[in-house]
Amino acid sequence: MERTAKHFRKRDAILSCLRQTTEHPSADWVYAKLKPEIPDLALGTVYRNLTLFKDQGLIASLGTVGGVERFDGNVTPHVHFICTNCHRILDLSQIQVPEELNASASRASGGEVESCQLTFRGKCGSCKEI
Amino acid sequence: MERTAKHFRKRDAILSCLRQTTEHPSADWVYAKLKPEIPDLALGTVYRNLTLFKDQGLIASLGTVGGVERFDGNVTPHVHFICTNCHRILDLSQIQVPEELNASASRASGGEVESCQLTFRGKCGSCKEI
DNA sequence: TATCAAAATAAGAATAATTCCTATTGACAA
DNA sequence: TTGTCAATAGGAATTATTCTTATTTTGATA
Repeated sequence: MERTAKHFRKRDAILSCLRQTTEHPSADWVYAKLKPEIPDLALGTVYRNLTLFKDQGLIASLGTVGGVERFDGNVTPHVHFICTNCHRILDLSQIQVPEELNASASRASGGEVESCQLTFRGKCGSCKEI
Repeated sequence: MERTAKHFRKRDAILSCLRQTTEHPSADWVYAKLKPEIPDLALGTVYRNLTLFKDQGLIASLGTVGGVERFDGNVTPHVHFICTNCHRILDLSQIQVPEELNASASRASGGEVESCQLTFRGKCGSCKEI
């Protein structure tokens, strides 16, 4: 079947939403964001499509933060900072994970490394002052 | 109040359980493990104490894997490998995260880095053959 | 045009992990 | 013994997520 704007309107909206923000959103955040412009959007649709995109490698999961799964529309490998207080997630694009670590990890684990995630946690700029 | 063996029997058992295994268990795993020797142990007690230990820094959370939170009784910083297939978690104690990254992360984030987590994902030795 | 099949979806039920609430128990001190 | 306070059991409640079913949308075809 041909991809038609209207037919895939919701699916595309969900993907665009993720790609346009730097918020590292949850399913619920995406739902709340899109609901005003797409009033008949269902939360289940957001979940279903996020899972779909994840399986296709179009988006990445950052794991759950404060009990809620967070996603990233930016699939190029990069480092994150997660605020343990307000749960904000920042990209630390300046920091690189040394490339050779992947090979060491494969060797050390006896398995096959497919991805690598470096995450710092602490209080963000706003929260550390409180 | 003084720590009494019997009074804190369950609490201590939960902590020991975590410290004695390299399984990086879930709350449910700990519960199932201890239930035979402590028949009147409740799952809620396991959750409550794990949260308590986590807040005290006695154990660490590795985040959720396959929808379930996993814990680590070894709080010395080390690297993990998580099998995306069987959800096994391995320690890669050989690999070190360069110490100076913490400072860079503080600088880059504008916040206060408290911990750092490096995780590799892929198929473990057993699962990659299937 | 009328009909068809397949993909996408809505709505809400179901599930599963986790937290919360209340009554009970164990330990110690007065 | 009694008071009280921490620790706990048990189960209810909550919450995020997944599943099910019926409906809608679409393009294709008769």
